[in-house]
Amino acid sequence: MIDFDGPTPLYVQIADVIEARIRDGELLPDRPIPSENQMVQEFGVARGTARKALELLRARGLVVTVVGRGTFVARSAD
Amino acid sequence: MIDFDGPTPLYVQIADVIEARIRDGELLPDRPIPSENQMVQEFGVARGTARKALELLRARGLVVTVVGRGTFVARSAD
DNA sequence: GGACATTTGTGCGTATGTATT
DNA sequence: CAATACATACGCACAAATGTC
Repeated sequence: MIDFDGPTPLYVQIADVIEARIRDGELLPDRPIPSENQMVQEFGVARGTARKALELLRARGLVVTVVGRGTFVARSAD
Repeated sequence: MIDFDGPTPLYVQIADVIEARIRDGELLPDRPIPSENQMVQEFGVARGTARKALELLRARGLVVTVVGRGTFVARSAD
């Protein structure tokens, strides 16, 4: 699922995977996406890498992060 | 007691201290070990660091954690 | 039943250091 | 040098489980 040896940064690949899940309706608006720790588990990366993926998803306007609660699919991203 | 400047991670040092107390019989089987907050006080570290020490002790099979109650010396660890 | 304190679980924000490319 | 990635460590906020009163 993730290419550790390819030229594409891991955090970009992870963000693309999450975006695909939102596009596919696998992750729904106002619902939480995988937490940083869950991404660490699922993708086998460091927390900092998972955080960079979230940062990218926020920049794309796909998710909204609430401190102390988690990151959720943006309502505008259906 | 804890070397904040050395190369050994704080959570490893703390786990080692607790393990020594178990080995010495200072902490007895089925009895609670210091809570996370008590470790924060005693060792002057963040809660996350105390939690990583506990995680290590669980991996070593020395303690067992019960949600809402605390962490106890494993019966098998005398 | 309710209120409260204690303890662990979870999640994110931030900073620093190291290594590799 | 810059970007990527990992590890360590601090902090804050909230939830869940437990126990006591």
